[in-house]
Amino acid sequence: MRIGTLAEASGVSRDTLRYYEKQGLIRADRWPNGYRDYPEGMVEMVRLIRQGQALGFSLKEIGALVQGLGGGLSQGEVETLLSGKLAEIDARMQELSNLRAVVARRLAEACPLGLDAPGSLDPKRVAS
Amino acid sequence: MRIGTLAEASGVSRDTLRYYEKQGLIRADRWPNGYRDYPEGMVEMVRLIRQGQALGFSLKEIGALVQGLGGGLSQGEVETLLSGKLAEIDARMQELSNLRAVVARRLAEACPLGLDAPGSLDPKRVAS
DNA sequence: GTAAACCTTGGAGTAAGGTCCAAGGTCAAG
DNA sequence: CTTGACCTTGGACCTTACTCCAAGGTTTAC
Repeated sequence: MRIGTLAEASGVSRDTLRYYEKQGLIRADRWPNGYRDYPEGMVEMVRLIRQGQALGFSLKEIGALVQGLGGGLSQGEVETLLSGKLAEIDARMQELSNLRAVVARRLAEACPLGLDAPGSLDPKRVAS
Repeated sequence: MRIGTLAEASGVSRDTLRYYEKQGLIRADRWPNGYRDYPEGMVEMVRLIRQGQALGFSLKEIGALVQGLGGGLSQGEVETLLSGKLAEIDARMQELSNLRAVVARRLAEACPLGLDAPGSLDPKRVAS
């Protein structure tokens, strides 16, 4: 699979794919002519990267997870990284749930998130 | 409340607060000497901004919500904005839940998120 | 009254994550 | 054998969200 095909299939630009490679997030085999050759699974890989980004993880963080053992980390290090990331995800979901409550309450009141209602911004008062 | 006090109370730098003001996210009264004067509630306001950012929303998006009616939007526009944001939050929570499943599965297998296990990156195969 | 600790503005610099462009090589179709 | 659609590299440029600095005004403490 050449870079244009992967770009179309995964929805990111060629330039971005080359950028990810330079940052060490993905890698590609090469044809004798120098063209990059990606395996099928790379489409899902790239989607996972985008998903992680959309959720607030940096390329560096994603790269550390993605490279894992291949990137010179020991089994134990990878486990630590993964369970740490799991805890982060759980914390993020909790925060998102709190934020949802704040926004939902504001929507119920049909007013913005400004300072007009003192104390109303405190998640403790609205979270489940 | 002067800028230094707010900075300390909210955990962001003075420079960042002045930047948020320039971007229209927050506003401040002024003392006759030109010093900024913030109300108490601004601490929670700034925390909300940081929380939104940590969850992947841009300052521009947060600003649109935060300004709301004060920023010249109608009641209806604010409601649209808020319910749209609510849907986004829900989608984000769903994605986060999928990502959690991928990471949890990888942790159970004690291996990284690479391409070594074909098909294993597809959330459909691991999500609840 | 002067030093320290605040505050002001404007503008430059930084890091992350791309995005665009120029110059040139490759390859299939007509 | 040229045209057009691919691909390569290197480097410049862009946006977002800060961060730092210089030059200067204000306030508090001794």
